[in-house]
Amino acid sequence: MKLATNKEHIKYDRHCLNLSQDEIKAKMEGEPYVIRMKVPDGEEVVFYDVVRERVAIQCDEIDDQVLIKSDGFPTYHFANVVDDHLMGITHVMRGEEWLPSTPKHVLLYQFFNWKLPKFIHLPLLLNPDKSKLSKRQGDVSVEDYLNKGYLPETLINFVALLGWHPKDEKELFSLSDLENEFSVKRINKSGAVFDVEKLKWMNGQYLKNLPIETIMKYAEPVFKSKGWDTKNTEKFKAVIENARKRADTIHEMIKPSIPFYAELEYSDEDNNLLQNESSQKVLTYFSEKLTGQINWTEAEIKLLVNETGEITGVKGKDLYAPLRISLFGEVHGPDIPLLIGILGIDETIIRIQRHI
RNA sequence: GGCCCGUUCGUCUAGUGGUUAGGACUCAGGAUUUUCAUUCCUGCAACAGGGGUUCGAUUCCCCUACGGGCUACCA
Repeated sequence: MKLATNKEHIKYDRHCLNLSQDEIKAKMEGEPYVIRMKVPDGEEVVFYDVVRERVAIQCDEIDDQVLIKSDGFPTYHFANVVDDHLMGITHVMRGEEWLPSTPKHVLLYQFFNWKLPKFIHLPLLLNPDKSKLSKRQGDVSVEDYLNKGYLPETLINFVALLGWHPKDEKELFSLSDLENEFSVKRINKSGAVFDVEKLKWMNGQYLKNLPIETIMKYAEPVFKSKGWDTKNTEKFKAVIENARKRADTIHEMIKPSIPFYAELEYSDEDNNLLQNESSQKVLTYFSEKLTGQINWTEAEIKLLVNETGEITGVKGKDLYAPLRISLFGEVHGPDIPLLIGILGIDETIIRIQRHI
């Protein structure tokens, strides 16, 4: 594998620099050629990066960079500098991997006698093993995370905090917060590992604290793709309100919402529990009482649950489990009054009576 | 190999020539909640190593180690 046994820096040998004008003309007629930048000998290129301050490199370390390729197109190094100058670019913010080639760009600005932009080299985003963030070790693009149910608000906030920190200990920043508080002065130098766990936490925070309408907007296409009908806005809103606090991503909101949009499935264990004597007493009393009144407030339902317990003599888990399983399909879930509020009285009665 | 950049809890980070080295995520324990979730409280956990400079270094300088980036007629 070790092809280059010599440890010297491998550079273009400037073979063609000594050609006569005639020779150059002749070669250009018949042979493919490139145009290179002649880097001065023995000098030092110095520039000031906003993050790293003074950066200096010996010209002897810099190869005579190709500016125009043999296909006639400019290389990035050349096009980049020309473009930026023509567009009046004042600040060049890019990843740290560009730092080593910046002297080439600085030289070009000097050759053209153009005003140097400010360079701001940002620390790299890293994989868990600290290598440069790469496709091979997971998702790297914003789209990947958007598709996984992370919110744009989260992504902006999270990435801003990778390599930058405000003066205080605030962590949740809206875009307009960032406009006010972000400063290149507080960008730090070392690369940052992209920690998905913390991303999840932050997304959960946004899920819980953004206006409900915003969450509904993001969730709607995802819920629709499950074939669920979200037209009943009031119900959809209540479902989202319930799901948002038990999820860290839009996709995680699906699971706690299933019982509100899909047919319930019961395990043998659930059916056994629902059929036992105390469960039957609870379900019967509760549904009969429920049927006898049209409008129920959550407070009234709470009272009815208590009353059911008192009348039937069933309490604790034996009281709540049959109700929750028949209505929700699981022992764990939202408060029963809230659950019934979302389901509606009619659907509640239907679901309970199926098991009596 | 060469050149460049970096190094505070596992991770993201604050910070100072003299601090109990602070916060957040994760994890553990607890409180609230009929359950789950939420929320709250408490706890675990770090200045890479060695030399200097200094009354005193995590902080300033040097070296080493380690990590990363770049080394294309890619960007």
